[in-house]
Amino acid sequence: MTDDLVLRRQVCFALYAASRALTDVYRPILDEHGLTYPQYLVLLVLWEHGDEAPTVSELGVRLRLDSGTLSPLLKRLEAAGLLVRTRSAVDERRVEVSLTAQGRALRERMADVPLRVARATGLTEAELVNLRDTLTRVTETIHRQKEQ
Amino acid sequence: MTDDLVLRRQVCFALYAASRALTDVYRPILDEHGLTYPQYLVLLVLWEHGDEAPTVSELGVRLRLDSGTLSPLLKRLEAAGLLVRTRSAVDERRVEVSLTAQGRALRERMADVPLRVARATGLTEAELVNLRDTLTRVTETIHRQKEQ
DNA sequence: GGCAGATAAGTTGTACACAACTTGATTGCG
DNA sequence: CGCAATCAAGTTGTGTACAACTTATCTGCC
Repeated sequence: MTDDLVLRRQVCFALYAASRALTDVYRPILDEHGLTYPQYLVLLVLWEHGDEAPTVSELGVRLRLDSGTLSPLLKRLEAAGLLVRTRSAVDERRVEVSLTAQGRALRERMADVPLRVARATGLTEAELVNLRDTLTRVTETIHRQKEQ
Repeated sequence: MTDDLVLRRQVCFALYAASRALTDVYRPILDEHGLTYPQYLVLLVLWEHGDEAPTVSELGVRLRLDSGTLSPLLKRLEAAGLLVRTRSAVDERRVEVSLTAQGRALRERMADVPLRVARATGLTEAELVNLRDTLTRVTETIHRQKEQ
């Protein structure tokens, strides 16, 4: 029974350690562009959205982050000149987030980031796909159970 | 090429999201004992060590956390009465961390935590073992490359 | 039309992470 | 021996995360 409490047996620790290790790989790469890892994730969503200008909430659903995290983070990205926050004319509670030209241009300059990071994991393409799918399944199972 | 920048394709995001989702599962369970997730990890190491009283650095190696994170965290666990920090008599730079009776007793009361959490992931035993080993491999590959 | 309840974003407070720095102790080398 | 380099822990500053709360707006229902 007590063996279950040994650190290296715990999936949770493996997940926690791997997540931080991978962030360590991103840090110097993103630092070249003055970005943190969550800031990069926000840009990924915006690049994907094209001209749609999602609201803060919509970003939150995609990234599973709340306004308490996103508000200051977006403020910093706005200060860096990468995006603009605009109150919606239709619903003044909403704030729409849109890329600036500078923010859009950054996409091309960071196109090689995923490959550089994937390489640092030391896993094959197939292993990466498998790992990603397992992780996505874990995340979705947890969130499904929480909604019940 | 640009498809690589789509959020759901990225292992990094899957890892980041899964790590936070799993922490969400721990939160209410650990909250019953007044602990946070990193605090629980520290206790796991101490329970494992028995009477050895590791130093702050040794805890850091196991958990891959530095003194900047551990110092305040350990101070909080000491304030909660779960452990004691003592300057080493042999080398006064070192601080040895040892459990109190209360800290040791907590182990029994939290023995069911891993099973409750594992269940929440919705994965089978075999899948969990496989996931853990893949993640451990990722973490180790990254750290090995960093040392070169 | 008017207001109770819901909703969106932001703020506040606590707790990690981590880089960079400080302080005090120890070690090794000339 | 003496002291420069190293090392351990702690501190400071920045940036997430997240709970709890505030403020402003909107929606539905009467």
